[in-house]
Amino acid sequence: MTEITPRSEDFSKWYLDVVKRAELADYSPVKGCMVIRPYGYAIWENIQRLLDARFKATGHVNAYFPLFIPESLLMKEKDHVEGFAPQVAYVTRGGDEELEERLIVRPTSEVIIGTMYAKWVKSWRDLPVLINQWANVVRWEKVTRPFLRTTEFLWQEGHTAHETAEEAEVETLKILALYKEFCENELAMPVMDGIKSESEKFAGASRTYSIEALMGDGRALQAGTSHNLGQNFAKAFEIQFQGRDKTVQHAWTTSWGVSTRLIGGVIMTHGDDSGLVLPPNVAPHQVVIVPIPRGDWKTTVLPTCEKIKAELEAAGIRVKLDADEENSPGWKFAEYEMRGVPLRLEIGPKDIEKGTVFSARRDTREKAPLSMEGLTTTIKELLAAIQSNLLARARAFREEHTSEATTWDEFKAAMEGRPGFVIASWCGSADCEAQIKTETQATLRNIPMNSPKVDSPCIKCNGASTAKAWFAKAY
RNA sequence: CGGGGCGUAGCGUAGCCUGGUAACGCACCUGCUUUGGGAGCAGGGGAUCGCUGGUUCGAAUCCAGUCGCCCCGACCA
Repeated sequence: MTEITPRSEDFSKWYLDVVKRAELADYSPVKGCMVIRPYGYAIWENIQRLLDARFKATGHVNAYFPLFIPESLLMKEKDHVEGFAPQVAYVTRGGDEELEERLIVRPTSEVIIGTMYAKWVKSWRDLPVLINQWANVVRWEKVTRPFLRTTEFLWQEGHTAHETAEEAEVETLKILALYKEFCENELAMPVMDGIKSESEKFAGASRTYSIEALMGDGRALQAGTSHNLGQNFAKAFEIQFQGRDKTVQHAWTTSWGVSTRLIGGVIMTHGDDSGLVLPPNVAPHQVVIVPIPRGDWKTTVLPTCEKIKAELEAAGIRVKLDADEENSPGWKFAEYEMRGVPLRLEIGPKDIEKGTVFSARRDTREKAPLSMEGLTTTIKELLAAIQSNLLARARAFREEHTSEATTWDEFKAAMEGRPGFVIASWCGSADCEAQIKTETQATLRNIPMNSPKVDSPCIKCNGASTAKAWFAKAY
């Protein structure tokens, strides 16, 4: 009945089954474009709310820039064009008129935002500009998967402009740290923060930092990026200001984003053979109440259910009361487990007599009666316990699936199958990086922020190493 | 863009090899009995078999073309 392929049998199929059965998303008639269904969108709304509060708390404001961008703007930054042109969708007609200049549908907004910043920034007093936008973008992908890679996707993109290189770097790292904290505390998804190699950095950036998560099948997922764009875009778009020293200077800009891909990350970090397992902080319903319909339950049981629901909601807890008579309690148990609801409360005549409710945790599947006395407090504690247990579990999984290799043979052996992260010394050359990819399918995910001192030669060429990098097969 | 697979009721499939006018499970509708781990019985509605053309007395089935989707690779949040 569940129709969910076991994770161990075929992880990819399991993932697609969960997305579909839990009604997170569905395929649309447009190739590569998915419909985010209400249950999936509710997760996104929680992600938005929690992230947006963090952006505001760090001084950012929201704005909205247009979907369409004149093609000529894309052409202004050389590396940026090369990186994005192959994935761009074009608009050539409006109604029955052929357009004089083609428009691109934004794959990202650096160029349109850079153009506007050039108008707005005149003086050092105009800086910094700290703007974020919540938007959709389009990238013509050859291969798509729900949430992980779709032709159109939702994200936030922050774009900032600063007076100095130092300030831009501080901003870039501040956001990286913000993302990491968000992923770990809200999504219970541990991430490794670090810097990308030259070949993996954002098209047009001076430096790209990323957070990398490890999925349940041992593959890495880039969960967010923060780019220090240096003066590259400021020069291409003439974002100039007169400085404190009266000279005219180019601004220093950054951009950073996370997308609906995070939902895919949550699914693949916590899910199990029964379906989704959602961290309470982003779960659309943190608690589901299932009344047990016995005898005259509508007068004996239901009022208590409604009272508890009201009390929990008053305490800020998201509650679903499923008093639908069509489905049996057993059906509901299975259904809400499949949908990943963190905590289930069963309330029947026996519970009413005893002054208890029967609880079942999704993460550990532990079941226990809870006293109605102080129930709201108990449930708050339980949700917090589930949230931290999920993070601890995911951390333990990552540690079990992270190894260090000191020789090429060791590295290759470690990359067999679906291993997780492999830490190895690297000389910094793009050649070695490319060879590693060709021979093992593993890519350099990033070089962690607190990377230890290098004491061993490059895993590939045995030359002098510059850093210890984290490698993995990635999504 | 290479390799593979699939289009039959809302969903998942069988039937196709060996042509004879579409079947099963789930879902849905009605009624009754049920309900503490995906309820049971009875009755019922719903598909011109992706599309186009061809072969044939006759095509879901054979042939050709075409469109679309999924999976695995190379490229990417």
